[in-house]
Amino acid sequence: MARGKIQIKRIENSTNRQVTYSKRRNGLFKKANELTVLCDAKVSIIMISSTGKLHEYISPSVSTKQLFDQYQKTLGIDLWSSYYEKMQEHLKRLKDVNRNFRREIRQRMGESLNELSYEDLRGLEQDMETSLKIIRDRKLRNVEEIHRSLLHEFDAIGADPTYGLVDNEGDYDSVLAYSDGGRGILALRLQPNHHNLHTGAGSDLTTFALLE
Amino acid sequence: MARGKIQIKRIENSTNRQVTYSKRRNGLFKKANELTVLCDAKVSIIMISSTGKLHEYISPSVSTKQLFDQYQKTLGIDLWSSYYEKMQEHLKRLKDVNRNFRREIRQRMGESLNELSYEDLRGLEQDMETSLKIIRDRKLRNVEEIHRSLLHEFDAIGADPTYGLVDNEGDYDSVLAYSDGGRGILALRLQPNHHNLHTGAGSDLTTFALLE
DNA sequence: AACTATTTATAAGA
DNA sequence: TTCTTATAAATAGTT
Repeated sequence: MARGKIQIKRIENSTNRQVTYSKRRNGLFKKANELTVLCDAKVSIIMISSTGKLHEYISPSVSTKQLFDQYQKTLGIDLWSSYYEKMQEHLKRLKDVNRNFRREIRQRMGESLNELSYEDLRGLEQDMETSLKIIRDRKLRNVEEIHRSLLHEFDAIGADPTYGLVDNEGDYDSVLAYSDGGRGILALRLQPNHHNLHTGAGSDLTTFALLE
Repeated sequence: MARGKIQIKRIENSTNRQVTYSKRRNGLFKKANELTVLCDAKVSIIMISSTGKLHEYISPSVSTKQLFDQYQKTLGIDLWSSYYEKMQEHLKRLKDVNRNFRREIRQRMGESLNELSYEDLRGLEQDMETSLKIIRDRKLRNVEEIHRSLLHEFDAIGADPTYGLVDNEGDYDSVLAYSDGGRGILALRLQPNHHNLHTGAGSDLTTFALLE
Protein backbone atom coordinates (compact mmCIF):
# COMPACT_ATOMS: atom_id res chain seq x y z
CA MET A 1 0.00 0.00 0.00
CA ALA A 2 2.83 2.26 -0.42
CA ARG A 3 5.92 2.60 -2.48
CA GLY A 4 4.32 0.13 -4.83
CA LYS A 5 1.26 -2.08 -4.79
CA ILE A 6 1.61 -5.63 -3.50
CA GLN A 7 -0.20 -8.83 -4.33
CA ILE A 8 -2.14 -10.36 -1.47
CA LYS A 9 -0.30 -13.64 -1.30
CA ARG A 10 2.12 -15.24 1.11
CA ILE A 11 5.37 -13.29 1.50
CA GLU A 12 8.10 -15.83 0.83
CA ASN A 13 10.95 -13.87 2.38
CA SER A 14 10.82 -14.77 6.02
CA THR A 15 12.21 -11.49 7.30
CA ASN A 16 9.84 -9.44 5.20
CA ARG A 17 6.98 -11.62 6.35
CA GLN A 18 7.88 -11.03 9.99
CA VAL A 19 8.16 -7.29 9.48
CA THR A 20 4.90 -7.06 7.64
CA TYR A 21 3.22 -9.19 10.31
CA SER A 22 4.42 -6.83 12.98
CA LYS A 23 3.39 -3.69 11.13
CA ARG A 24 0.01 -4.94 10.09
CA ARG A 25 -0.71 -6.43 13.49
CA ASN A 26 -0.24 -2.98 15.00
CA GLY A 27 -2.47 -1.54 12.35
CA LEU A 28 -5.16 -4.11 12.97
CA PHE A 29 -5.10 -3.57 16.70
CA LYS A 30 -5.24 0.17 16.25
CA LYS A 31 -8.27 -0.17 14.00
CA ALA A 32 -9.88 -2.55 16.45
CA ASN A 33 -9.41 -0.10 19.25
CA GLU A 34 -10.82 2.77 17.19
CA LEU A 35 -13.82 0.64 16.39
CA THR A 36 -14.28 -0.15 20.05
CA VAL A 37 -14.30 3.52 20.98
CA LEU A 38 -16.14 5.00 18.02
CA CYS A 39 -18.91 2.43 17.89
CA ASP A 40 -19.10 1.27 21.49
CA ALA A 41 -18.37 -2.28 20.34
CA LYS A 42 -16.57 -5.19 21.92
CA VAL A 43 -13.75 -6.75 19.96
CA SER A 44 -11.51 -9.71 20.60
CA ILE A 45 -8.62 -10.48 18.28
CA ILE A 46 -6.39 -13.48 18.76
CA MET A 47 -3.62 -14.07 16.28
CA ILE A 48 -0.79 -16.51 15.96
CA SER A 49 2.11 -15.74 13.63
CA SER A 50 3.73 -18.25 11.32
CA THR A 51 6.46 -18.60 13.93
CA GLY A 52 3.93 -19.52 16.59
CA LYS A 53 3.89 -16.25 18.48
CA LEU A 54 0.58 -15.23 19.98
CA HIS A 55 -0.85 -11.73 20.14
CA GLU A 56 -4.16 -10.55 21.42
CA TYR A 57 -6.36 -7.51 21.41
CA ILE A 58 -9.34 -7.19 23.69
CA SER A 59 -11.60 -4.18 24.11
CA PRO A 60 -10.99 -2.52 27.46
CA SER A 61 -14.61 -2.95 28.50
CA VAL A 62 -14.55 -6.76 28.50
CA SER A 63 -12.44 -9.80 29.18
CA THR A 64 -11.66 -12.42 26.61
CA LYS A 65 -13.60 -14.95 28.63
CA GLN A 66 -16.68 -12.72 28.84
CA LEU A 67 -16.64 -12.09 25.13
CA PHE A 68 -16.11 -15.71 24.34
CA ASP A 69 -18.87 -16.84 26.66
CA GLN A 70 -21.18 -14.41 24.89
CA TYR A 71 -19.97 -15.71 21.55
CA GLN A 72 -20.85 -19.25 22.51
CA LYS A 73 -24.15 -18.23 24.02
CA THR A 74 -25.15 -16.24 20.95
CA LEU A 75 -24.25 -19.07 18.61
CA GLY A 76 -26.00 -21.52 20.91
CA ILE A 77 -23.00 -23.77 20.95
CA ASP A 78 -20.53 -24.98 23.48
CA LEU A 79 -17.18 -25.73 21.94
CA TRP A 80 -16.17 -27.76 24.97
CA SER A 81 -19.38 -29.66 25.47
CA SER A 82 -17.90 -33.03 24.61
CA TYR A 83 -15.39 -32.58 27.37
CA TYR A 84 -18.11 -31.64 29.81
CA GLU A 85 -20.26 -34.53 28.74
CA LYS A 86 -17.55 -37.05 29.52
CA MET A 87 -17.18 -35.64 32.98
CA GLN A 88 -20.91 -35.61 33.49
CA GLU A 89 -21.13 -39.24 32.47
CA HIS A 90 -18.35 -40.14 34.82
CA LEU A 91 -20.12 -38.33 37.62
CA LYS A 92 -23.34 -40.11 36.86
CA ARG A 93 -21.68 -43.51 36.89
CA LEU A 94 -19.99 -42.79 40.19
CA LYS A 95 -23.28 -41.72 41.68
CA ASP A 96 -24.95 -44.92 40.50
CA VAL A 97 -22.25 -47.07 42.00
CA ASN A 98 -22.46 -44.98 45.12
CA ARG A 99 -26.18 -45.55 45.44
CA ASN A 100 -25.70 -49.27 45.08
CA PHE A 101 -23.01 -49.29 47.72
CA ARG A 102 -25.29 -47.48 50.08
CA ARG A 103 -28.10 -49.94 49.55
CA GLU A 104 -25.69 -52.81 49.98
CA ILE A 105 -24.47 -51.44 53.29
CA ARG A 106 -27.93 -50.59 54.53
CA GLN A 107 -29.11 -54.10 53.82
CA ARG A 108 -26.11 -55.54 55.58
CA MET A 109 -27.10 -53.41 58.55
CA GLY A 110 -30.62 -54.79 58.54
CA GLU A 111 -32.23 -51.73 56.99
CA SER A 112 -34.23 -51.29 53.81
CA LEU A 113 -35.08 -54.95 53.72
CA ASN A 114 -38.47 -54.38 52.13
CA GLU A 115 -37.01 -54.40 48.68
CA LEU A 116 -35.48 -57.87 49.18
CA SER A 117 -37.18 -61.09 48.17
CA TYR A 118 -37.25 -64.07 50.42
CA GLU A 119 -34.47 -65.56 48.35
CA ASP A 120 -32.38 -62.42 48.75
CA LEU A 121 -32.92 -62.46 52.50
CA ARG A 122 -31.87 -66.07 52.72
CA GLY A 123 -28.70 -65.36 50.73
CA LEU A 124 -27.93 -62.30 52.82
CA GLU A 125 -28.40 -64.25 56.02
CA GLN A 126 -26.11 -67.04 54.88
CA ASP A 127 -23.50 -64.60 53.64
CA MET A 128 -23.50 -62.67 56.87
CA GLU A 129 -23.23 -65.85 58.89
CA THR A 130 -20.17 -66.83 56.90
CA SER A 131 -18.65 -63.39 57.25
CA LEU A 132 -19.42 -63.27 60.94
CA LYS A 133 -17.52 -66.52 61.43
CA ILE A 134 -14.50 -65.02 59.70
CA ILE A 135 -14.69 -61.88 61.81
CA ARG A 136 -15.04 -63.87 65.03
CA ASP A 137 -12.04 -65.99 64.14
CA ARG A 138 -10.03 -62.90 63.41
CA LYS A 139 -11.10 -61.29 66.62
CA LEU A 140 -10.09 -64.34 68.63
CA ARG A 141 -6.73 -64.43 66.94
CA ASN A 142 -6.31 -60.76 67.80
CA VAL A 143 -7.22 -61.43 71.41
CA GLU A 144 -4.60 -64.14 71.65
CA GLU A 145 -1.95 -61.85 70.22
CA ILE A 146 -2.88 -59.04 72.53
CA HIS A 147 -2.85 -61.38 75.47
CA ARG A 148 0.58 -62.63 74.54
CA SER A 149 1.96 -59.14 74.18
CA LEU A 150 0.40 -58.07 77.49
CA LEU A 151 2.07 -61.00 79.22
CA HIS A 152 5.34 -60.09 77.56
CA GLU A 153 5.06 -56.50 78.68
CA PHE A 154 4.17 -57.62 82.16
CA ASP A 155 7.27 -59.79 82.28
CA ALA A 156 9.38 -56.86 81.18
CA ILE A 157 7.99 -54.55 83.84
CA GLY A 158 8.61 -57.23 86.44
CA ALA A 159 6.90 -56.92 89.79
CA ASP A 160 6.83 -53.12 89.92
CA PRO A 161 4.10 -52.47 92.50
CA THR A 162 3.27 -48.96 91.14
CA TYR A 163 1.93 -50.51 87.92
CA GLY A 164 -1.65 -51.45 88.59
CA LEU A 165 -3.51 -54.05 86.55
CA VAL A 166 -7.24 -54.03 86.36
CA ASP A 167 -8.67 -57.31 87.53
CA ASN A 168 -10.76 -58.44 84.64
CA GLU A 169 -8.69 -61.08 82.99
CA GLY A 170 -10.71 -63.65 81.17
CA ASP A 171 -13.18 -61.01 79.94
CA TYR A 172 -11.31 -60.09 76.78
CA ASP A 173 -14.00 -57.79 75.51
CA SER A 174 -13.59 -55.41 78.38
CA VAL A 175 -9.82 -55.65 78.72
CA LEU A 176 -9.44 -53.22 75.87
CA ALA A 177 -12.76 -51.48 76.20
CA TYR A 178 -11.10 -48.19 77.17
CA SER A 179 -9.00 -47.90 74.08
CA ASP A 180 -11.06 -45.64 71.87
CA GLY A 181 -13.71 -44.10 74.05
CA GLY A 182 -16.23 -46.72 73.10
CA ARG A 183 -16.75 -45.63 69.50
CA GLY A 184 -17.31 -48.96 67.85
CA ILE A 185 -18.66 -50.00 64.49
CA LEU A 186 -22.08 -50.17 66.09
CA ALA A 187 -22.16 -46.41 65.91
CA LEU A 188 -22.74 -46.88 62.21
CA ARG A 189 -26.18 -48.21 62.87
CA LEU A 190 -27.10 -46.03 65.76
CA GLN A 191 -25.89 -42.70 64.41
CA PRO A 192 -25.67 -43.21 60.69
CA ASN A 193 -25.09 -39.53 60.07
CA HIS A 194 -22.44 -38.74 62.63
CA HIS A 195 -19.96 -41.58 62.89
CA ASN A 196 -16.39 -41.90 61.76
CA LEU A 197 -15.29 -44.74 59.61
CA HIS A 198 -13.22 -47.48 61.10
CA THR A 199 -10.05 -46.72 59.28
CA GLY A 200 -10.20 -42.96 59.27
CA ALA A 201 -8.63 -41.41 56.18
CA GLY A 202 -10.57 -38.23 56.77
CA SER A 203 -13.75 -38.80 54.86
CA ASP A 204 -16.80 -40.61 56.09
CA LEU A 205 -20.23 -41.77 55.22
CA THR A 206 -21.68 -38.49 56.40
CA THR A 207 -20.86 -37.18 52.97
CA PHE A 208 -23.71 -39.12 51.38
CA ALA A 209 -26.27 -36.47 51.78
CA LEU A 210 -24.06 -33.90 50.13
CA LEU A 211 -23.51 -35.93 47.05
CA GLU A 212 -26.97 -36.73 45.81
CA MET B 1 -9.98 9.72 7.72
CA ALA B 2 -11.56 11.35 4.85
CA ARG B 3 -13.53 14.48 4.20
CA GLY B 4 -12.28 15.68 7.54
CA LYS B 5 -10.48 14.19 10.49
CA ILE B 6 -12.49 12.72 13.33
CA GLN B 7 -11.87 12.38 17.03
CA ILE B 8 -11.60 8.83 18.28
CA LYS B 9 -14.50 8.95 20.69
CA ARG B 10 -17.91 7.41 20.83
CA ILE B 11 -20.17 8.48 17.96
CA GLU B 12 -23.31 9.75 19.64
CA ASN B 13 -25.57 9.65 16.58
CA SER B 14 -26.88 6.12 16.56
CA THR B 15 -27.27 5.87 12.80
CA ASN B 16 -23.82 7.18 12.14
CA ARG B 17 -22.45 4.80 14.72
CA GLN B 18 -24.09 1.84 13.04
CA VAL B 19 -22.83 2.88 9.62
CA THR B 20 -19.31 3.42 10.84
CA TYR B 21 -19.41 0.09 12.64
CA SER B 22 -20.38 -1.65 9.46
CA LYS B 23 -17.78 0.08 7.31
CA ARG B 24 -14.93 -0.35 9.74
CA ARG B 25 -15.88 -3.93 10.50
CA ASN B 26 -15.48 -4.75 6.84
CA GLY B 27 -12.19 -2.92 6.80
CA LEU B 28 -10.96 -4.80 9.84
CA PHE B 29 -11.95 -8.16 8.41
CA LYS B 30 -10.31 -7.34 5.11
CA LYS B 31 -7.09 -6.40 6.90
CA ALA B 32 -7.28 -9.57 8.97
CA ASN B 33 -7.62 -11.65 5.87
CA GLU B 34 -4.72 -9.89 4.15
CA LEU B 35 -2.61 -10.53 7.21
CA THR B 36 -3.60 -14.19 7.16
CA VAL B 37 -2.54 -14.57 3.56
CA LEU B 38 0.53 -12.33 3.48
CA CYS B 39 2.06 -13.54 6.72
CA ASP B 40 0.73 -17.08 6.97
CA ALA B 41 -0.85 -16.20 10.30
CA LYS B 42 -3.97 -17.37 12.06
CA VAL B 43 -6.43 -14.74 13.14
CA SER B 44 -9.69 -14.86 15.06
CA ILE B 45 -11.81 -11.77 15.46
CA ILE B 46 -15.00 -11.77 17.44
CA MET B 47 -16.94 -8.57 17.75
CA ILE B 48 -20.22 -7.52 19.24
CA SER B 49 -21.80 -4.23 18.23
CA SER B 50 -23.46 -1.82 20.62
CA THR B 51 -26.76 -3.28 19.46
CA GLY B 52 -25.65 -6.78 20.46
CA LYS B 53 -25.00 -8.13 16.99
CA LEU B 54 -22.16 -10.60 16.71
CA HIS B 55 -19.67 -10.82 13.86
CA GLU B 56 -16.72 -13.07 13.44
CA TYR B 57 -13.67 -13.48 11.29
CA ILE B 58 -11.61 -16.63 11.34
CA SER B 59 -8.64 -17.46 9.13
CA PRO B 60 -9.57 -20.14 6.62
CA SER B 61 -6.84 -22.49 7.85
CA VAL B 62 -8.27 -22.93 11.35
CA SER B 63 -11.45 -23.17 13.38
CA THR B 64 -12.31 -20.83 16.19
CA LYS B 65 -12.09 -23.70 18.63
CA GLN B 66 -8.64 -24.74 17.42
CA LEU B 67 -7.35 -21.22 17.68
CA PHE B 68 -8.86 -20.74 21.07
CA ASP B 69 -7.50 -24.00 22.38
CA GLN B 70 -4.07 -22.92 21.22
CA TYR B 71 -4.61 -19.53 22.84
CA GLN B 72 -5.35 -21.15 26.17
CA LYS B 73 -2.52 -23.62 25.85
CA THR B 74 -0.01 -20.90 24.97
CA LEU B 75 -1.07 -18.73 27.86
CA GLY B 76 -1.04 -21.75 30.13
CA ILE B 77 -4.47 -20.88 31.37
CA ASP B 78 -7.88 -22.40 31.22
CA LEU B 79 -10.59 -19.78 31.22
CA TRP B 80 -13.11 -22.34 32.31
CA SER B 81 -10.95 -23.92 34.97
CA SER B 82 -13.12 -22.85 37.87
CA TYR B 83 -16.02 -24.71 36.30
CA TYR B 84 -13.86 -27.74 35.67
CA GLU B 85 -12.40 -27.59 39.13
CA LYS B 86 -15.81 -27.82 40.73
CA MET B 87 -16.59 -30.90 38.71
CA GLN B 88 -13.20 -32.38 39.47
CA GLU B 89 -13.72 -31.81 43.17
CA HIS B 90 -17.12 -33.39 42.98
CA LEU B 91 -15.61 -36.39 41.21
CA LYS B 92 -12.88 -36.67 43.79
CA ARG B 93 -15.34 -36.55 46.66
CA LEU B 94 -17.49 -39.20 45.07
CA LYS B 95 -14.46 -41.41 44.58
CA ASP B 96 -13.47 -40.99 48.20
CA VAL B 97 -16.91 -41.88 49.43
CA ASN B 98 -16.92 -44.76 47.03
CA ARG B 99 -13.66 -46.10 48.40
CA ASN B 100 -15.01 -45.92 51.91
CA PHE B 101 -18.15 -47.75 50.89
CA ARG B 102 -16.08 -50.46 49.35
CA ARG B 103 -14.01 -50.92 52.46
CA GLU B 104 -17.13 -50.92 54.59
CA ILE B 105 -18.68 -53.67 52.47
CA ARG B 106 -15.52 -55.72 52.30
CA GLN B 107 -15.20 -55.65 56.04
CA ARG B 108 -18.79 -56.66 56.43
CA MET B 109 -18.00 -59.60 54.16
CA GLY B 110 -15.10 -60.66 56.35
CA GLU B 111 -12.40 -59.32 54.02
CA SER B 112 -9.64 -56.77 54.58
CA LEU B 113 -9.84 -57.23 58.30
CA ASN B 114 -6.15 -56.57 58.83
CA GLU B 115 -6.71 -52.86 59.02
CA LEU B 116 -9.18 -53.24 61.90
CA SER B 117 -8.21 -53.03 65.55
CA TYR B 118 -9.52 -55.48 68.07
CA GLU B 119 -11.99 -52.87 69.16
CA ASP B 120 -13.20 -52.41 65.59
CA LEU B 121 -13.59 -56.15 65.16
CA ARG B 122 -15.60 -56.41 68.35
CA GLY B 123 -17.86 -53.57 67.21
CA LEU B 124 -18.26 -55.09 63.77
CA GLU B 125 -19.14 -58.45 65.23
CA GLN B 126 -21.74 -56.98 67.53
CA ASP B 127 -23.21 -54.88 64.77
CA MET B 128 -23.48 -57.81 62.43
CA GLU B 129 -25.08 -59.95 65.08
CA THR B 130 -27.71 -57.29 65.60
CA SER B 131 -28.27 -56.90 61.86
CA LEU B 132 -28.43 -60.64 61.37
CA LYS B 133 -31.20 -60.87 63.96
CA ILE B 134 -33.18 -58.27 62.06
CA ILE B 135 -32.67 -60.06 58.77
CA ARG B 136 -33.64 -63.41 60.26
CA ASP B 137 -36.79 -61.94 61.72
CA ARG B 138 -37.66 -60.42 58.37
CA LYS B 139 -36.99 -63.68 56.59
CA LEU B 140 -39.23 -65.57 58.97
CA ARG B 141 -42.00 -63.06 58.52
CA ASN B 142 -41.60 -63.47 54.77
CA VAL B 143 -41.76 -67.24 55.11
CA GLU B 144 -44.97 -67.01 57.02
CA GLU B 145 -46.52 -64.77 54.40
CA ILE B 146 -45.41 -67.02 51.59
CA HIS B 147 -46.71 -70.03 53.40
CA ARG B 148 -50.05 -68.38 53.91
CA SER B 149 -50.32 -67.39 50.27
CA LEU B 150 -49.30 -70.85 49.14
CA LEU B 151 -52.04 -72.37 51.28
CA HIS B 152 -54.49 -69.85 49.86
CA GLU B 153 -53.47 -70.69 46.32
CA PHE B 154 -53.73 -74.36 47.06
CA ASP B 155 -57.25 -73.89 48.40
CA ALA B 156 -58.19 -72.01 45.23
CA ILE B 157 -56.85 -74.68 42.96
CA GLY B 158 -58.70 -77.27 44.91
CA ALA B 159 -57.74 -80.90 44.45
CA ASP B 160 -56.63 -80.66 40.83
CA PRO B 161 -54.47 -83.76 40.45
CA THR B 162 -52.39 -82.33 37.52
CA TYR B 163 -50.90 -79.77 39.89
CA GLY B 164 -47.97 -81.44 41.56
CA LEU B 165 -46.49 -80.20 44.79
CA VAL B 166 -42.94 -81.00 45.69
CA ASP B 167 -42.74 -82.78 49.00
CA ASN B 168 -40.49 -80.65 51.05
CA GLU B 169 -42.76 -78.75 53.31
CA GLY B 170 -41.20 -77.72 56.54
CA ASP B 171 -37.90 -76.93 54.82
CA TYR B 172 -38.69 -73.38 53.94
CA ASP B 173 -35.28 -72.60 52.60
CA SER B 174 -35.64 -75.05 49.75
CA VAL B 175 -39.29 -74.40 49.01
CA LEU B 176 -38.33 -71.35 46.99
CA ALA B 177 -34.84 -72.36 46.06
CA TYR B 178 -35.72 -72.56 42.39
CA SER B 179 -36.95 -69.04 42.07
CA ASP B 180 -33.88 -67.22 40.80
CA GLY B 181 -31.42 -69.83 39.68
CA GLY B 182 -29.64 -69.80 42.98
CA ARG B 183 -28.02 -66.37 42.61
CA GLY B 184 -28.07 -65.21 46.18
CA ILE B 185 -26.24 -62.51 47.98
CA LEU B 186 -23.52 -65.05 48.67
CA ALA B 187 -22.45 -64.57 45.11
CA LEU B 188 -21.12 -61.22 46.23
CA ARG B 189 -18.41 -62.92 48.18
CA LEU B 190 -17.69 -65.73 45.81
CA GLN B 191 -17.71 -63.80 42.55
CA PRO B 192 -17.17 -60.22 43.55
CA ASN B 193 -16.66 -59.16 39.97
CA HIS B 194 -19.56 -60.82 38.25
CA HIS B 195 -22.66 -60.64 40.37
CA ASN B 196 -25.78 -58.57 40.02
CA LEU B 197 -27.04 -56.48 42.84
CA HIS B 198 -30.11 -57.57 44.70
CA THR B 199 -32.39 -54.88 43.51
CA GLY B 200 -31.18 -54.56 40.00
CA ALA B 201 -31.50 -51.03 38.56
CA GLY B 202 -28.97 -51.92 35.91
CA SER B 203 -25.67 -51.04 37.53
CA ASP B 204 -23.65 -53.24 39.78
CA LEU B 205 -20.56 -53.51 41.86
CA THR B 206 -18.63 -54.74 38.85
CA THR B 207 -18.19 -51.12 37.94
CA PHE B 208 -15.73 -50.54 40.77
CA ALA B 209 -12.72 -51.44 38.81
CA LEU B 210 -13.60 -48.98 36.08
CA LEU B 211 -13.93 -46.09 38.42
CA GLU B 212 -10.64 -45.95 40.26
C1' DA C 1 -25.20 1.96 -1.66
C1' DA C 2 -21.93 5.18 -4.24
C1' DC C 3 -18.84 8.83 -4.45
C1' DT C 4 -14.60 11.29 -3.38
C1' DA C 5 -11.72 14.41 -0.75
C1' DT C 6 -8.91 13.47 2.63
C1' DT C 7 -6.77 10.87 6.19
C1' DT C 8 -4.44 6.83 7.41
C1' DA C 9 -1.74 2.70 6.70
C1' DT C 10 2.12 0.82 5.03
C1' DA C 11 6.00 -1.14 1.49
C1' DA C 12 10.31 -0.33 0.56
C1' DG C 13 14.34 1.83 1.64
C1' DA C 14 17.60 3.82 4.99
C1' DT D 1 14.35 -2.75 15.08
C1' DT D 2 12.76 1.98 14.08
C1' DC D 3 12.23 6.01 11.02
C1' DT D 4 11.06 7.97 6.59
C1' DT D 5 8.18 8.81 2.83
C1' DA D 6 5.93 7.89 -1.52
C1' DT D 7 2.03 5.73 -2.47
C1' DA D 8 -1.93 2.57 -1.76
C1' DA D 9 -5.93 1.88 0.88
C1' DA D 10 -9.52 3.20 4.04
C1' DT D 11 -13.07 5.94 5.12
C1' DA D 12 -16.10 10.47 6.78
C1' DG D 13 -19.17 13.07 5.06
C1' DT D 14 -22.05 13.73 1.31
C1' DT D 15 -25.38 12.38 -2.34
